[in-house]
Formats: sequence, structure tokens, C-alpha cells
Amino acid sequence: MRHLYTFRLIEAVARAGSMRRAAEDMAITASALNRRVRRFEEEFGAELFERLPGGVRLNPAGELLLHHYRASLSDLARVQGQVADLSGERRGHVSIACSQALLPYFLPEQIARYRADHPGVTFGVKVRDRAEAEQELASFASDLALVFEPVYLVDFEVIRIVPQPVVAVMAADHPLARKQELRLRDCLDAPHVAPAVKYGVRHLLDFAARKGSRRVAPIVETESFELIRHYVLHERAVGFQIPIGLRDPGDGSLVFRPIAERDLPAGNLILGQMRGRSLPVAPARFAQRLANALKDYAGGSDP
Amino acid sequence: MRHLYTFRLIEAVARAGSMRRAAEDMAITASALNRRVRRFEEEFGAELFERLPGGVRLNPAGELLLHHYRASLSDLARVQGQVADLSGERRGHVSIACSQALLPYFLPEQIARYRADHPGVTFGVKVRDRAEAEQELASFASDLALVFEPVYLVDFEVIRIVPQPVVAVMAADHPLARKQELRLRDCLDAPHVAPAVKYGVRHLLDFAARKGSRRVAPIVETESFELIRHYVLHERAVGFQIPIGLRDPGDGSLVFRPIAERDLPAGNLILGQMRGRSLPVAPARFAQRLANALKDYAGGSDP
DNA sequence: CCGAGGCGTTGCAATTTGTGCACCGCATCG
DNA sequence: CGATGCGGTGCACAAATTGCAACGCCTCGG
Repeated sequence: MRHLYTFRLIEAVARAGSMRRAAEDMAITASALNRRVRRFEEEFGAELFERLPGGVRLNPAGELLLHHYRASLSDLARVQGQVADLSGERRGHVSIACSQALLPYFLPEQIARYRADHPGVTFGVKVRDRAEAEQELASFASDLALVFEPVYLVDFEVIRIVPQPVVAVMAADHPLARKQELRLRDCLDAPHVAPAVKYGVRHLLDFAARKGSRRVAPIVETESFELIRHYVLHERAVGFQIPIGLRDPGDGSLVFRPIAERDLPAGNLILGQMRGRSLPVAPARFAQRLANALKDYAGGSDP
Repeated sequence: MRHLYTFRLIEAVARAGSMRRAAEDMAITASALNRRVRRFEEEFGAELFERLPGGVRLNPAGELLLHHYRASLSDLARVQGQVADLSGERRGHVSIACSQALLPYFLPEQIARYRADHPGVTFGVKVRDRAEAEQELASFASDLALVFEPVYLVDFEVIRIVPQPVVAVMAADHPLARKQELRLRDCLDAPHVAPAVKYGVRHLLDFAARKGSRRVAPIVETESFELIRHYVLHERAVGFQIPIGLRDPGDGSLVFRPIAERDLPAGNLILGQMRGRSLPVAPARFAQRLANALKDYAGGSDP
């Protein structure tokens, strides 16, 4: 969109931290860029950047303006979507920031199902931990966030919330697999594999362990949920994960066992958007579908 | 703001209903304007106008886009206000659509008081009847609306609501002035002066009169509340108005008498803004002051 | 202590962009 | 059935924007 060019430049400068670098990024001369910025500052009535030796940095006014720009841009996209919508086929783009657990089964299924109905809609999926996901929404970089146990909840408007207990995952021949429900201490006594501290599952584990005067002491600590699922097939260890990220592989090699609720309360998987923002058509409809689909997952693993 | 020029042109075309007229309004050639519009339509991906012989008219896509533009513009104004705010003195502009009753005393007082604290803030006051006021908000033409008995209430977010009974106003030597409270029928039996039907006061009168199988039959019907207040000093007639628009002139020439609540229930004076919109600093603060000031008026005339 | 290298900024010429003017085809209306 | 007013277009010119080169400033390393 032509009329937002100056804003794009300003954003590039903010990102690059220097006019010259931003100029290069945007395939323009530093002088032209500089003059555009200065001119805009003049008619806007305030400087947007602190000029320091070695570059520039957004000042509060600049932050405010950039936020306005992103909001405008997102609103324009919404309008364009609505317009495309009223001339027949639905088009648009849905950008989602989500926790890892959604990657293997839930999200691909939901996206494919939606695209079957609306092939004109494209998707962007970003993997973000629970803290980052909210930043994504606040900067209009993502339309939706689907995260387990979000942290701050400011600027975060809940669309749907479903409880997800943490379950233990292990090889079928693991001794603990014989019980139908595990105590947390059983799991912590056994060698275990856990996600890094920034993840919600680990957060719940740590909290519950402290309560029972125990510690989570993983033999393998990782950022990858996928690695956890596969590692327990190689060494006799217990992994932790939430049901939505699990599915029986079908060959009986992997089993999941619930952990006693009194030891480890369920966490929440939350679908949300930026507070107060009105989403474009496609994201709004897709969010509705997600919300419905999440109902079916509520409280249990996939049968 | 330079980057919104095309939008301003589009709005002018929508308003004028013809490119050539709009071109003249905006001091530009029809050809230049036409090409700007066409070019924007192209990169936007949809036509904005129906081209009909004799001119153009916004199509739904155009309506949507224009709404986006107005929202963006208003949001930009808010940002500018915030920026001005954080560099010391508060600046900005407050645009209000209000009923006539607020003109003589309440609004001028409030505005003057606010400006005493913030001389950098300017005001725009538009007199609108209750139907028009909501349009004003929806098109972002006004920040606030202060109206008696609004009609539709869609897109209208109530900030404060205060009851305002209709009172009878008459010369001090009017026979009815001897009673402390009047019955509606007394007023209707006497020669009376009433506002036009589009006004809230009249609406309440008509409704109450019908209920008692009576009719409002004014000897003078007018759009001007000011005329009503002054007319009753010339002919022995009863006028109707709400307390917030009345004040004892001090010479004892004019008196107000409440009308029995069981005959004529109080109406509501409502301060509102566009639903979901976040106002610039100055309008937001002024609205807060208005809301507080309105509390003091609630339920009675000024002593 | 000073020169090298980075930065934002500015003067000036080149070029891209937008504008005005004249004109076309078309529908409407007296 | 011409006159009128409309949206749209070709083309030459005006205006805004760009790129290039250079300046002053600061930091940093020798």
C-alpha cells in the first residue's frame, strides 16, 4: 500500500537501529530515507527517534506512532479481507503464534480442514513460548495465539480456555506403564526428560514438585517436545507433555499415563487475540473453528 | 498528514458524489483526482465507487474503506495527542455533538473551566438532534455526544447517564406559577410552547400526552430552546425544557415548575462516545470531567 | 593524540512521479 | 438531436523525490 511507505521506512529504521542500515534494507539511499523521516517528523510535530552517535533508537513518541501504524495496517488488512469476502471467495491470511504442543497434530489438522473449505486462505505458523506469544499479538505480528499457560495476560483477550493436564509419556515396557494413574513422585523418582523452564509444562512441574519438597531433575532437558516424545523410546525414562500434543503412534510403542490431579493440577491451553482488536475475516472465522475444536479436546487425551 | 491525501480525496469524492465536483473542492484537476482514485483502487484490489451516469457513489467496499480511514485518522489524532502530552503541556482538540439544552450554561461553563487548566486544548461544538448525534460519532466526526434521550444506541457507548425531568417554564406572573408542582394536564390546557417533534423533550411530552388521551397542541412550535425560554416572557404561555438548560435569570421574571413524575417520567441525558473507540487524551479527560459534573446536575435544577 | 570509520545530515543535479490541458466516448435531458 | 455533464485517457510539463558527493560529529583503536 503506497500511502504507508513512510511508515514502512520508519519501521525499518526502528528495526535496523540505524538509518544507513535501514536504507540498505529498503533499497533506498540513506539521504532519501533520512529526509522522509525528518519530513514526517516535522509534519507529525515530534521527533520519533533519539539520535545517538552510532545510530538511532525509537523514543516514546516513535513507539506510539509505530503502534498506530501496525494497528492501522492490521485494520486495513481486515477491511481488504471483508471486501474480498463480499465478492465471492474468501481470501486472506491467518498468522498464529503457538506453543510447540500444537505442532504435530492439532494445528496441521485444523489448518488443513479450514483450507479444504477456503483454499484462498494462507497461513503463517510461528512457534513461540508463552511470553513471546503475547508480544506477537501486541505488535500485530500474529492474529492469534494458542499457548499453554500464558504468563502476563495483558493485551491478551481470551477466546477459549481449555484445561490440559500434564501426562507422563513413556515406552510401553516402562515399569510405570503398568499403573493406570501415576503419582508425581513416581515420575520424579524415575529418570525423566523435561522441557526447558520457559515452557508451561515445566513451570507446572516445578511448582508442583516444590510443593512436595521435591525437585525436577531431568536427565535430559530440552526445548523440543518432539525430542522428548522420541527419547523415551530409547532410554527407560519418563517424559511430560500435554494430551493435545500426543497421539498413539499405533504400534503400541508409546504409552501415556495421567498424573494424579492432586499432585499436579491441570494447566490451561488458551486461544487468544490482541485485546480490543477486530480481526480480519479469515482469522476471526478460523479462531471460531479452533475454539470449537478445542472443546472436543477439553479434559482428555485423544481416544 | 501527507500520506492520507488519497483518502481525503476519496472522501471528497464520496461527499461530492462526482469526481469533477470533488476535484474542484480539493483544488485539483478532475484528471489527476481520477487517476489517484483509479490507482488506489487498483492496488487496493477493488473498486470503491459505482460509476453511474451523472456521477459516482460509494459501493460497500468504499464504505468499508472510508470507515477504516476515519478510524485511522482518529487514532492518529489520539497518538498525536498522547505525544504532545508527554512533552509537557496538553494540546489537542475536543469535538462534541450535543443537544441544544447544553448550550446556554452547562457546556460553556465546562469548556471554560477545562480550558482554564489546559489552554492548549481547542473545542468544537456541534448542535445535533438525538438521531444525528449518533451519526456524528459513527463517522468519527465528533469525539463525544451529549444528548437528551438518544434514539438508536447502536455504536453508542454510554459514559454517563443522568435523569432529567421535563420542567415547565413560564413567566413569574403566570397563573400556574402559584403551584409548586404541576400536573401535565394543567400545562396542556394552558397555551403552551413546545420544541419540534425531533427533540427528546417533545418526544416525552407526546408520549405522556397520548397516554392521558391528550394532545400536545403548541401555540408556537420551534427548533430553538432559546426562543421558548424568551417567548414565555412575552405571552402567558407554558414552555418545556430540562433543568440543565435553565437558570434563574435573577430578576425573578422566569420561573420553573416540576411536572408530576407520574404524569411525565424523567428522560435521560446521556454522555457517550463511539463504541470501542479509544479517545485521544484531551477528549478522554474532558469526558471524565463532564461525567463528574453531570453527577451534580442529576435529578434537579440548579439552585 | 590523531586518523580511520561509522553515523546523521545537507546541496545539487537527475529522474521519477504527479499534474494540467485537451480531448474522447457515453449517457441523459430538454 | 444537439447540449451538457459525466468518467476516463494521451501527452507535455511541473513538482516532488531520489541518488551522489560531501560535511560535521562522535567513537574507538593504534
